[in-house]
Amino acid sequence: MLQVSYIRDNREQVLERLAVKNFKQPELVDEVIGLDDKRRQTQTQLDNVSAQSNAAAKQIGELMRNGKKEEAEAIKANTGKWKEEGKQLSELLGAVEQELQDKIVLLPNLPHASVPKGITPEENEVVLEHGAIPALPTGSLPHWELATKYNLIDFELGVKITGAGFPVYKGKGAKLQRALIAFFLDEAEKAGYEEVMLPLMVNEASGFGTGQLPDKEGQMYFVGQDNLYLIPTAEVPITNLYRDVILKGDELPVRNTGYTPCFRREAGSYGAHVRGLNRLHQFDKVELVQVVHPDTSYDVLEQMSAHVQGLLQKLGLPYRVLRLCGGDMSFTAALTYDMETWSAAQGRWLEVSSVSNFETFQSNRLKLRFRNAEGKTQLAHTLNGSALALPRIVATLLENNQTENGIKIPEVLVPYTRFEWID
RNA sequence: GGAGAGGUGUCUGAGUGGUCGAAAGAGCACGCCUGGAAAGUGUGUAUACGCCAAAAGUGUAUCGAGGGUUCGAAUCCCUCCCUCUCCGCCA
Repeated sequence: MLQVSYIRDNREQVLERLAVKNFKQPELVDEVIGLDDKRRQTQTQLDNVSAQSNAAAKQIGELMRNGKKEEAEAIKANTGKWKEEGKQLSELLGAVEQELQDKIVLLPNLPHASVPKGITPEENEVVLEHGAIPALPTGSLPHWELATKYNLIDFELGVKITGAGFPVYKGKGAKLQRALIAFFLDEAEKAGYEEVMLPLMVNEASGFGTGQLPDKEGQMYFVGQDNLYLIPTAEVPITNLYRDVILKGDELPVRNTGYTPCFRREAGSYGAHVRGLNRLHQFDKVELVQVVHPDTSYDVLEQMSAHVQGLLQKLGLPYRVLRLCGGDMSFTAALTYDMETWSAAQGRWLEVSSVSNFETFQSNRLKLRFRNAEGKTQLAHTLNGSALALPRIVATLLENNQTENGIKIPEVLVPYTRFEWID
């Protein structure tokens, strides 16, 4: 959520930045400013009325204590008017605040100056490519066929017990999942992140805090009986650990990592591009979250990007890094790097990580602040990134490393899998 | 799920209708004291929004959340959330 005071003071710039994100309702900016004017005006009026009646109440109290009942009664006669006025003003204020809130949450975050203008994924900027694209021998298979051939994943069993998009991992397939999770968590710990293990369901306030609600309501599974949402990413519970928190200056930066399953309804996704592990309703992911001083957030973003790239390099996967264009970026991000690995058998890039700086967009909703050098409270910057999402990593590992003798496990994973080949 | 108790500031904890943003203590910050430290001592120590060009200042709101009663609510009433104890159930 953008800060009203910022919008008020930087109207032109806000409109300019929103245009980069291809935002379709620029008129909301002026509506927000108008509502804020009205809000402030109404609050001033209400405060004045309250001050009057507070003073009168105090006076009545004193008179009563001194036994001057008649004089107290005389003042009481005036209070009805203020009460009525106050009631009306506070109802008006409530309505204006609600309307302001309803509009301001529709404004996406402002993109960073380096974000390219653009609408479609084709307009994303390729920052770098790393690693040679492997040439597979003829007869090589896509991962869903390899998964069946080596008895690693059973998609039909998942359909039977739950539904499409809920695969069952078996044998070395299951062990590979566990190995990747442990490897990613260990790497994060080495990089200074503290591990957390989290609830997989969150309440409405948490969904709002990180920006999933109200605009992406339909993408989360909802447990209506208890009003809880299944998390679409560990970002939600981790970042919400710091909701309504004022950190001491020396507590920054906060670095957390967590493994969780992620649940996504993915309504409206069908067809060949969601085949196999490409798009699932439940998948595993290790997430990184940082809460940092605003001055350092873009340096930290580069560090997180480097960390993710390091993982891909250790796994020996060819990848590229994209700087997302305005139109392809999420609602909440100011700058996002996507990491994609090359899926050799499918012949296309698969997104395996997304690293973003949200600046104060989340912290404003979360009321996540720190005490700055002047001793005043200030909104912190939040960042997060996947490091990494498992299914597409598994897909490319299986496809890219297939040989006539089986699938070779990357060396860094062998201590975790305790087998070198899937055969 | 049933019965009971309770939710006050960073913490402990007072406060059952008015002078309460809230006693007292601890903690923390700064100062004095000291060769240095401890002890002692003094001062300060919530957040948000508004008014003001800004600072100073000042107004309003906040004692789990929301509503109600009242001239006036931390205090009374209602609803919800949470914690604890006992019972039930249970990995």
